[in-house]
Amino acid sequence: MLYLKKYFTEGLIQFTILLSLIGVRLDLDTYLNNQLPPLHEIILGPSSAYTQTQFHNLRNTLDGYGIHPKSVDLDHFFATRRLLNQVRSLDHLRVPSTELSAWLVHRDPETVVSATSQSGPSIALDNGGSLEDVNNSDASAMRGAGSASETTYSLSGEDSLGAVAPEDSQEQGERESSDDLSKELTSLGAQTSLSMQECLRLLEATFPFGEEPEFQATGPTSQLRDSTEETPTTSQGIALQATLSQSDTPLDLEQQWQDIMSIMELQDMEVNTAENVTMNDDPNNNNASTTESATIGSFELPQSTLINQDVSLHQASLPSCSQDFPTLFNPELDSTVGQQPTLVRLSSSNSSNINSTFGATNLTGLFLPPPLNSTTNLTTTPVLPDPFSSLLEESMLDEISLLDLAMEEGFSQDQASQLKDELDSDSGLSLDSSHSPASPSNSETSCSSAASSSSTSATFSEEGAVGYSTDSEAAAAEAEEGAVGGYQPEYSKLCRMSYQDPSQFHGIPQLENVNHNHTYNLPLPSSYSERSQLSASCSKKGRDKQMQQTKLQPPQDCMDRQSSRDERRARAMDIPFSNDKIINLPVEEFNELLAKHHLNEDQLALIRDIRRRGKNKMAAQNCRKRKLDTIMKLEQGVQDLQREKAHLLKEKMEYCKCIRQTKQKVQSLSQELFAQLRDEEGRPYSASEYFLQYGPDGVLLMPRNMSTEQSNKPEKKQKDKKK
DNA sequence: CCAGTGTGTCATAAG
DNA sequence: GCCTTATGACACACT
Repeated sequence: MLYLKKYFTEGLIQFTILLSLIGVRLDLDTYLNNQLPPLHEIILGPSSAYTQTQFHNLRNTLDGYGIHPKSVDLDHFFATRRLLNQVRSLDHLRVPSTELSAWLVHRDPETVVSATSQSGPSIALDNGGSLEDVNNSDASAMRGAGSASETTYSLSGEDSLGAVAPEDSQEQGERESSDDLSKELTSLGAQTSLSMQECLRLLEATFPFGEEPEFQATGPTSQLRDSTEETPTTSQGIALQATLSQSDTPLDLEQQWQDIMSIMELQDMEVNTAENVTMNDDPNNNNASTTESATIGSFELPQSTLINQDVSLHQASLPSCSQDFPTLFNPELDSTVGQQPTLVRLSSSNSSNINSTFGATNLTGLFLPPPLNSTTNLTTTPVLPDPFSSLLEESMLDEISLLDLAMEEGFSQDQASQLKDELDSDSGLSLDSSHSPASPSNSETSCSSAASSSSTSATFSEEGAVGYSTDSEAAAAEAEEGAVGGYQPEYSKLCRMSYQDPSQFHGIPQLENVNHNHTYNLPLPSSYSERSQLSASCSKKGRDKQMQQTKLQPPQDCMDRQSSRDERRARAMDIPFSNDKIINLPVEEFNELLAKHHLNEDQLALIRDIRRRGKNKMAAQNCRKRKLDTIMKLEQGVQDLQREKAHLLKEKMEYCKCIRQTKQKVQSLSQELFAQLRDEEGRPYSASEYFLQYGPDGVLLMPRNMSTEQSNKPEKKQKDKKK
């Protein structure tokens, strides 16, 4: 991390100097003399710009601590972890855990206001206000940058994005982060009223030439650096240096831009896992730096800038992009970074495209290059075909798909319903199953109501009272003792009574006072479902109907049929107590009960079987209820994870938007930088003839007619201002 | 008649 | 070793 942070630090220092120099070149005396913001904010910002994920919280709750190996929760745990992993794998999102706080540390609304109100190349990323303000500020910034461009850089499409969840605190935090960044950049640009010489001295003091350890790049980078070191006074370089002292600074600034861009892309890298690295399989993508440079090169100038009316930096940088662009980062970083330009590729040359893409529900257009509908592209594309087009487009697909997914799951207005649909389709489970009328969960609430009836004697109590306390059992047993011989007349009523109706439980003092055993939410009484089934069967077979028609009490055979087999057996064996007692009495009391009565072996065996089966029946009901509960919990977990996934995708979109805005500012500054370059005769360089190349030794003004191979050679026009 | 569901029961393992 | 609980498997009734 120190290694990475060093890159951040160095790059950001360069960024600071870069912006300062731009302020000098543009003579932005009107800039606010804001105090230089602490660099650690910039350093921490990109690396901490992502909202802290809540996965760790999920882990805390799901890591299985305290789950008994036999517990059904263990299944829940594993299933939930699996689902969580699946959800994680659905996206490449890897959200570092500390980013957001750093972004939220400093916010200076005044600075933001000033940044947006100031003209000039202030990198006003403020979107804390209305998005229209953002657009206005963007446009004003562009125009104020000395560019007469009519390109508005309209981001009106962000309205839709911003409107996704305007009340979202997270988004607010991100906006604040943008405010901070805006402030930082504005301050950086504003605090520089230094002269060019001062800036150069500052640069030299900060980065003694050839002493930048972060530039220990391999391959073309080192070659280029070495070559430039060895030939600082090549003919071209001398000529330009002698005449263009001011242009040197911007050239170097562009190299700083490159650093910044790399940092930003590294920020993207944090969002995306290395899985996307495999997308850099394009043959043109020799190394990550090529793609990285392609990002820079993808900046398209506004149609009417001060210097470049026809040529865009996009094409200008192409010759060096494919192979020769040195990288400031190590290959492994670059390999990941290289994919990022697709995510944040700017397309400012056509505001309508941006508008359309943002306004549309399809976000893919956001990162797709605009069609060749701008004159800049039309005039130069044939000359300088973009070698990264295919690469970018290919690598874009992944992000596009992700973004589409984000739109579907994170931004859709029907998100809730959609998530529900997905849940239903994915889980393959139905919550309805748990609401079955016959499910124990429902019956549990009325398990005792079966033993009571509004039309039934209050003293009646049939077996199936589960979990009754010993106190209530006494009364219940008393009633049951009599019920064994006398409950038959009431039985049909009991059978017809809906055991799901808890209201029937009220008003029965004996049953209201019973203490229920709520283990597993109080299973259905043992004979309850049987009774219900038997009642249904009896009714279904027309017996109830017959009884109602005949106004007769239920016949004995129906009653017997309603009774469970064990009940019938108990009656057949003349068992002197109820099955309820047999089943639910504690073992001591049960043994006492058996001791009180002189029972033969058959009776004792039957009683023990009744007890065993009765307990097992309740256990089975509990077990099934737990299964249902587990399924419900899993479904809820899936819903939660889907919500979290949508939230994370939305977060990702927000950060992409922020990065895109920042890159847009970078683009404008690059344009300004190029516009400020003057040759020995004081004329601006034509973008059709020159382009800016970023290298470890600074920004180089390269002639376009130079081949890619030549760009690596030390003979290239060295516009690097001496550090 | 068949499939799905709910329930009871048995066997078994584990506490 | 007994009792209780949990659970898979099976059968049966019912829709």
